[in-house]
Amino acid sequence: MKYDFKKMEPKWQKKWEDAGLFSAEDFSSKPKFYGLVEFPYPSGAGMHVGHIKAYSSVEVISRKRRMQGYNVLFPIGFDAFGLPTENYAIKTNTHPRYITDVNIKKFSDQLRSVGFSFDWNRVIDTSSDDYYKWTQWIFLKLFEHGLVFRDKTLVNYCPHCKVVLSNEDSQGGKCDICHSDVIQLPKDVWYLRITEYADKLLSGLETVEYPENIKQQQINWIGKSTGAFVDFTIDGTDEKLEIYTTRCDTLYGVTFMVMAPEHPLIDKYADRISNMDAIRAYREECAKKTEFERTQLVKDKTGLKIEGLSAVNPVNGKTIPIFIADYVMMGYGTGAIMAVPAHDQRDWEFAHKFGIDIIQVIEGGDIEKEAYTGDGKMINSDFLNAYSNKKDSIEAMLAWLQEKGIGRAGIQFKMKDWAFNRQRYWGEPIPLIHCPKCGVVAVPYEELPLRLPDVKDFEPGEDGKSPLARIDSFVNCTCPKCGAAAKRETDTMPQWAGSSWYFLRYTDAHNDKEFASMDKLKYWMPVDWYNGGMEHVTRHLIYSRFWHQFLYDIGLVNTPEPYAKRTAQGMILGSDGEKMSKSRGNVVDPLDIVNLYGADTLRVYVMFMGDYGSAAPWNDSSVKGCRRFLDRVAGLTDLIGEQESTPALETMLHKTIKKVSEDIEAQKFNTAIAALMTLLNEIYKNGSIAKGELITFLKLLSPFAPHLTEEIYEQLGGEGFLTVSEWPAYDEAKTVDATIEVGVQVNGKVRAAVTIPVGCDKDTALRIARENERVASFLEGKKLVKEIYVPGKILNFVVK
RNA sequence: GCCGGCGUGUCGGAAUGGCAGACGAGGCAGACUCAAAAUCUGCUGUCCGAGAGGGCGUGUGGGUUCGAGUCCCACCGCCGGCACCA
Repeated sequence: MKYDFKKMEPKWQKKWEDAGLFSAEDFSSKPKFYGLVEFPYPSGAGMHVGHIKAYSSVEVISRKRRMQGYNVLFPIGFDAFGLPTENYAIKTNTHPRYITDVNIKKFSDQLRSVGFSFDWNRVIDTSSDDYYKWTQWIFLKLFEHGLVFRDKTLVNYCPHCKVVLSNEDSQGGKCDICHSDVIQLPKDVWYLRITEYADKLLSGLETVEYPENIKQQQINWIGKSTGAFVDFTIDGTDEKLEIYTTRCDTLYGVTFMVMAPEHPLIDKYADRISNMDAIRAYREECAKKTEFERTQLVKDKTGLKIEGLSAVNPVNGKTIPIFIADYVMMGYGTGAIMAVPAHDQRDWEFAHKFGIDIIQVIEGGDIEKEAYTGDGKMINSDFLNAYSNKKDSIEAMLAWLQEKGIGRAGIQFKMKDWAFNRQRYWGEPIPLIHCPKCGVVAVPYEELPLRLPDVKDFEPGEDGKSPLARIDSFVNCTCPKCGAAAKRETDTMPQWAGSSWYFLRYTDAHNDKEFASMDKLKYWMPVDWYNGGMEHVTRHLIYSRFWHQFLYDIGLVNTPEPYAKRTAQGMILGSDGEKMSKSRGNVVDPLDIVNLYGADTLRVYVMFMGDYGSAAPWNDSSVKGCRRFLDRVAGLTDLIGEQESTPALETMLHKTIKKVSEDIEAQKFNTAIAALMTLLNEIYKNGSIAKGELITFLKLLSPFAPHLTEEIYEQLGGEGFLTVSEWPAYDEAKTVDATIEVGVQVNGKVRAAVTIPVGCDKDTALRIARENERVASFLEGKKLVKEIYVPGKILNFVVK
């Protein structure tokens, strides 16, 4: 058969869609399978080969599941709000709505041309008002339950994008969107209290099937630590100076304290402090440093003693000095620490620089040279001297502190609350109202959606306010509570809002009464298999788990976790082994491949190019190799013979069914395709194949190369669609050959291979092996010590 | 510094503790062709050997085992994440 992919690919895409093969059926009695991929951000650049790889895994699994008789939900949508579109709109002076619509159309056409089996009836666009109505609705639920709060603190701010960023959006001190340095600014910010869910986000990980590295990254990001809060006092006052420590066992080794420069107690006792001017100067110096300078460059500790203020150690009543230093962060713990220079390297360095006493309380190491952070017997520590390891000492000290009422067990998280407002136009308006009498008031649910007003000018304001602040008709409103003149919040939600619940909407995409009905959620949730990128592990994947857990707690969804199983694809690199980028000129456009070799070739190649989870460079020659494979598949129609094929081929077919079936489940797509290639080579060697066996082969290949296989199936006069035909079953008995070749080792070295009947006993196998000339020559004149026979694997003679 | 992952031909990569290098690419040789492309056939880890054959080979060094790419210990290198987190 001639392989005319340009004709057959659009033909089948249309036929499948017309026949509704990929439309998921709510409440079907078949078992359900919900496969999910991260919906694309519809950028003007169009689809990237990375999208193809990211979607292909769940695509293949979804197609296999349909053939296995499942009712499959494999949806797609568009994560359409966001800064890049807005920046492009500003640059080109076009409306982001228009650009978004154009890009969504473009993306949809491109996705269709690859033949992905998405259910196009459930497409969602996070920037359409019938979608973001529910994003706002969920936000109001969060507000109603006290998980939204406003605070003036130091926040991450991108001067280039003119926008406040969350911690997740500024990892490594760089803006997630433009990669410029993020600075710290004091600002009023709306936060979502994600830290409230820190423990649930951790414990939930134990119930889901995520790869270990994803779990570890989330655990790291959440950063739980267990320790104790201890009250020191400010000398000469009743003021408590609370600290957080993981090492309360070292309390007798405390020789000074350090507060973060911004600590509020400094201002409270400013009149007692004799060097307040110097402290103010130090604060300003710290504020000027970028996050990078503060954490990376400055290994040399800076700081300043607070003159006129000292602290009292509650365990021994000793008076100790207090310093301020920027190695202590206001945003973690209490913003103040007890310093134990003998057993903490940072404190040790600080003590050395400022000439502070060092008291060793754990035996071991050489504290002249560096802090000793190992375990050992307690010394110089009063009652604690009875203990000789960290765990016991901590326990004993904690009990003592609790009894005296000066300390208590506590936990801390590195994760910060989610800074949730953006000073930009292209996002969901935050449905809150500032009333001069009532304070912050929610927009009533029945007034949703709070529509994004149409404007001409999307430039962010120089005053740090969003463009919405310039629209009086939007800003001015009446308070829903008291009717007084009030003003709307003018910031919008971050990019991540819409994607935090989109997987719920797919279950009931057109519902205008609820974000999704409980019946449909109960039928479809949880997502059975979710594939996406590693870059979202500490962003979208955390955020969406948080929203979902919240919705579960208030009884609006039926599962505690949204995703039963998560996987991640490896990046496709340029052919030079570097990350694809326009500036390097190594970008591959998937549509070029579709036009040149066909969608099936593209699909087979991205799945065959290497281990699915690892990064691999693009290779044009290998793409051609995949095309060659499909050409040879098309050629199989010339090999159809009437007779039954050989037993050897039949065995191989059953082995291949087994291997392809298992490998797809294990995401080993490359070896699944390799097995199909091997079988194909064998069929060509054999010279003919029975029609029924060819159809089995086509079914196995169908999830990878659906167009070509469907076309051949039609030509063979197959009934219905191959795409939804039954997945082949294998007969375990037929996966084993009648005879098998096993290696024969002498002293662990392979010396020969012999053919033995399958399932033969040890004696027979050994006899056949000994009869082999080469084996015999190695055994000759040696004393046999041991004979090992592992059926189907190996024979080993141990001789002396 | 902490956490996770990975080191196998020229390249992408295969190998439930059992014949290392499947499959694909690349390379070399041949067939077809006026020629090229496409296609087809054979060879292709490395060293010694004319050959038969043999030695050595999965980052390094040890160990367990009849047998180790795979398990254990120590080390080296690379990638990713977190990071003055108290």
